[in-house]
Amino acid sequence: MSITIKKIAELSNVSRGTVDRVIHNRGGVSEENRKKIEYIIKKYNYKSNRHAQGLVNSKKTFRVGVVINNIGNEFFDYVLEGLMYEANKSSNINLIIKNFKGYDEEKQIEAIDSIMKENIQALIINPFNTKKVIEKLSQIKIPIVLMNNDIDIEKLAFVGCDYYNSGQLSGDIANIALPSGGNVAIIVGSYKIRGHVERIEGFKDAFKSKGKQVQTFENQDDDEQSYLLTKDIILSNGYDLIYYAAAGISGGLKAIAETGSKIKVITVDETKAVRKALAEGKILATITQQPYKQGSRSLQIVRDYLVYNSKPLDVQNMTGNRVHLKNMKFPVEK
Amino acid sequence: MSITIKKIAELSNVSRGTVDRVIHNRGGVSEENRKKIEYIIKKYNYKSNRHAQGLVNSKKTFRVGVVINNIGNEFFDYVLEGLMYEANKSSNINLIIKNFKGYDEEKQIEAIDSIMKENIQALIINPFNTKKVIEKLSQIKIPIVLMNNDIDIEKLAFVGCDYYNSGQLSGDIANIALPSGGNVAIIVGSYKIRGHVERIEGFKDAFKSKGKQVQTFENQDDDEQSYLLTKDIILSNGYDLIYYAAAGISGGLKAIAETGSKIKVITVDETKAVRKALAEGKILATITQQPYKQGSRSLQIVRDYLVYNSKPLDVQNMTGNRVHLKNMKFPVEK
DNA sequence: CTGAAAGCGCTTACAG
DNA sequence: CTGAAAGCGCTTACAG
Repeated sequence: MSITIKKIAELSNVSRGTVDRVIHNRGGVSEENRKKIEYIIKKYNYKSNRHAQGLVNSKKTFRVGVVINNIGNEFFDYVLEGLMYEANKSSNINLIIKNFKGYDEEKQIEAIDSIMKENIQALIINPFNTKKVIEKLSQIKIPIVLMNNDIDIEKLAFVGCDYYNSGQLSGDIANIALPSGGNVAIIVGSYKIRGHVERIEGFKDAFKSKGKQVQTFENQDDDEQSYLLTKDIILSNGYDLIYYAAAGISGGLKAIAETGSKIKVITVDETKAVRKALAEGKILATITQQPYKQGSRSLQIVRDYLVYNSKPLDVQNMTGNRVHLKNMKFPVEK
Repeated sequence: MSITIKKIAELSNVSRGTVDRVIHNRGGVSEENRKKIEYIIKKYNYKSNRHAQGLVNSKKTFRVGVVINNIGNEFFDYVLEGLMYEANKSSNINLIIKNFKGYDEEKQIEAIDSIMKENIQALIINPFNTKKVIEKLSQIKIPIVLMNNDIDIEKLAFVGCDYYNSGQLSGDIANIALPSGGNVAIIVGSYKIRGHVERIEGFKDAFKSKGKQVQTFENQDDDEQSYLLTKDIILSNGYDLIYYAAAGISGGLKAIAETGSKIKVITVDETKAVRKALAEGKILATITQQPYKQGSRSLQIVRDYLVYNSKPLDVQNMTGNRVHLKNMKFPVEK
């Protein structure tokens, strides 16, 4: 049981209001009193009572902005679902959502501008890693939580996965599937995207090709390009396994189905198409990154900050990489 | 924002105390008032405010009993660790722990008898599935949470994994490792233990032997027996893979190391020995069941009941089965 | 069987 | 710059 504000007030011969002012840096406290109170707080290791704060704040209303490009993107639909599920637990948290389709930086800038007019107290965003977005977000004074993609700005937290480790796990599966090594094709969206490159590195570090080749390709996250690329790879007849380390998986699966190839496949994430292919035995395994939890955890962090006045222990909040196999049971973790 | 007790009191023309009596079935309320109040509660879908209850209860102290056979059993050490971690979050929850070694039912009965004298308000236990234990636990009036092993008694909750699915996932890995099928030896502790049999069934249902054999063996959860059994299996030269579906894994690994066999291995759970063998490439994969979370979740359920007066949505609380590979990152989920 | 009052640990106006 | 009082939604004695 920690010390209380009342007790601190008594020990420092001031009122509870003054203690409250010091604790929350509200200003308007004499230098002398501030020092005295801060001393007591430290000495007795004061921790505010979560229940008391929650009770007081239960009549307030908090507006939280969300900028997310989930339209036409199943992965981010799950992220948003987790976010909304968690928000619904608190009747006093209102979500203001600006969503759009694709990776056009102008659209994201527009969404940010528009949401900042909504009088929100915190922003949750899946940010694009461009100069303009970084500049824009750096201007913002309210706390920001970055989801899925980390960029170099000041933030309350980042919530996302370890891409390198995701790649390693794919390499582990490849080792089980190809004990004598093999030729592997890795397909990512673009070498410009950090997460994609990290997955390639992780795979290469973990996989033992035993003298054979690991080749990498780009499909621009596009199903059509992925389809054509996969056909080439299969027709070349030189590969034992394809690792799809980003989007464009259904395009690739289509090519495999059409050619009737029995090539081994490892993927990332878990869209409906992936789940179906996994169930049919067309994919060995897929490495997922808890999308649902990326959303729910982000909102938890914002709530802890707004309602309970507490920051996450670490700015980096990693979601786990999960190996999903044919018989993996759901539902997903929230 | 739900309706409050104050509001219910106004609407039913009684005091808040009387509403409280009805909500908590404390008795001593006239039939008429009870009905009126219950009607209002239902009509406005009253939900108690967690913060208010927590605040009131923050001065109370709760004693929670734990009976666990973690001595000399690394798996249950993790379970207990999760339990204690979660308990430490609440300064008003005290854990009374009775732990012992092994699976002797007399020792468990003794631990239960002794802990029931400790004036505890809830019991968390990993129960043995024997007649005597069932009888003993059936007498107990305080809420009980069963961890890891479910038995047929009235309980607040069961927290544990889906053993059948764990077996299925092992079968999935075996399919990746043995694409042309193979002869598999499954070693469990005893066919009398439900979880062991369920893992066998799950494996058999998922694995495609393609005409080859799946044989099962018992090692009585004993490393020495496991060692001898494994030697026999290896020397018989007829097997492609061993699936250790229970304890006795280090004994088995020792036999494999001594014979220098390259046989493929799948295990369950993650003791230090397993982690080491996984890192060295001697085990393909191990299927874990979130032991840490089995402990923390059990305590959460007890706390929700004692402090917040709320029961889990479902008596069955399943922890997830995780596929851990060579490069799986830690720490474990709490 | 019932109600009025005090209190849990905070924050929020308000008055000075 | 400071304090006294009220209130958040509950539960707990206590009095009748």
